[in-house]
Amino acid sequence: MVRVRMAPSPTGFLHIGNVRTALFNWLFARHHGGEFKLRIENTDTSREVVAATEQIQESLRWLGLEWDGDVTFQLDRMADCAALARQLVEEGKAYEDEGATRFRMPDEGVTAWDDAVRGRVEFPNEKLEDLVLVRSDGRPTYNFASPMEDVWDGITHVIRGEDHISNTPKQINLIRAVGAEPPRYAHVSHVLGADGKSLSKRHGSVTVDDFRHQGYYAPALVNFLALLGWSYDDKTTIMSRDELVGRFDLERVVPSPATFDYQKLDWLNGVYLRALSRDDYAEELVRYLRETGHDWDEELVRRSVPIVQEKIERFGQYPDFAGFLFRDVHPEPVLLGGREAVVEAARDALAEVEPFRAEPIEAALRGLAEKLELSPRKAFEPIRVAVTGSKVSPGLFESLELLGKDETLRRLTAAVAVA
RNA sequence: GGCGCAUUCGUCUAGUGGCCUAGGACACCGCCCUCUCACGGCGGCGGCACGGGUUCGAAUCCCGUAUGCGCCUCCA
Repeated sequence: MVRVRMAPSPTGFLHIGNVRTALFNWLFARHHGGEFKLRIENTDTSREVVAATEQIQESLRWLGLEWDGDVTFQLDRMADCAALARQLVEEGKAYEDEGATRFRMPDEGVTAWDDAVRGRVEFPNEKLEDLVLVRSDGRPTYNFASPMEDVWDGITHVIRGEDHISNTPKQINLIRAVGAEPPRYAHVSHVLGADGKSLSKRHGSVTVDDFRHQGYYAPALVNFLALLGWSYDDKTTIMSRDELVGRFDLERVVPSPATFDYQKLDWLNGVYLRALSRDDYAEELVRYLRETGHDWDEELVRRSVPIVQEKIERFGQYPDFAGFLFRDVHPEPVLLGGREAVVEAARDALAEVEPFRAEPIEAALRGLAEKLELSPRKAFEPIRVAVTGSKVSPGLFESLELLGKDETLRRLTAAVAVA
């Protein structure tokens, strides 16, 4: 039975690179019908740790990466680690050194393993320094606690970041010293930012929370992340969660680092959003707006779905794109391009439209353009600006219908007055 | 500095010795569609880091160089 774990340190919010590692673990576990455990590598119990721990779980939940069983904490195994350290000292495998306990690494030969992503990796043992197991204050170190917990938890595959490669030979020797069999290791590469540096808090939007607030859709983010360092074949990009689970395997994970490409994520997110049913889209959009503090008329938000779904690729773009439906606009006079006369004529023409629906509105405005001997493009621009405040907006006729006759006429009048 | 890992279009990748005059996707450019934007359609630009081997034949195997990254903490 396959059992893997995600073992983040609760020093901050869940970082997108670690999320990708978590996803690989989760996919691997689900693919093999195994278990995915969540273990917090805490060494203290400060308030920040509690908050980060909560945040990590919330992020995983949002992404749909459910873990199996209870969350475990490294701190809870302090006593076990201490006891094991004493035993290793008694067996002569470790020794006291300035109050700390150190493990004797072998001096000759090599320590090697067959990495599921990189193939055989080996380190000359003479380069391995004796590892501190327990600090002089009694707390176990990460390099002691983590591999021991892997043993105690029956972890079969350790899928983690490549920054742990150098730790691996030490952990393998430790695991063998306690008479256990090392798990299979898979070291996945890092995720880099657009500048080629490892993604971190200093590089903009990198926590799961940030993606959520920018209006990304979790299934799209999962699909995108899965493709960072893994591929199914030479042409498949869009894959559902189930397809990902069915197809994922470590053999196809590449060892080289991947740069996070926001443009591709945006495109993929757009693909997902466009594929949603009207109702599902509305649900997600309403929830997003509520979460980000936009207290807008839900009914109107829902009615706007047909005119925005094809147009934006992130929910985060909605406030800018469709906000004119919910708040007054103040068009820059310069944007009207000196076509106040058109705006005024449009107001008069629209005043006659009844019912105030997209079709008759379109007929009226196209008729107006023809009468003024203007191309639709030229004629509609100042109207669009006057009503939406921008040269870019959802379809004009549908927008006017949603806005309503009174408000439309009011805005057209106001624009003429300002200009 | 030592040890380790990595290196195919700008980006993500396919490729495991002949199928490769290197395929796909995003981005970019052009055209079409069109009320703006977007979607969609069509076309285009663009890459095996470098140098040696091995082989009838190398993006694919070996060695070296360069570059990037990681670790070298009583951090995780």
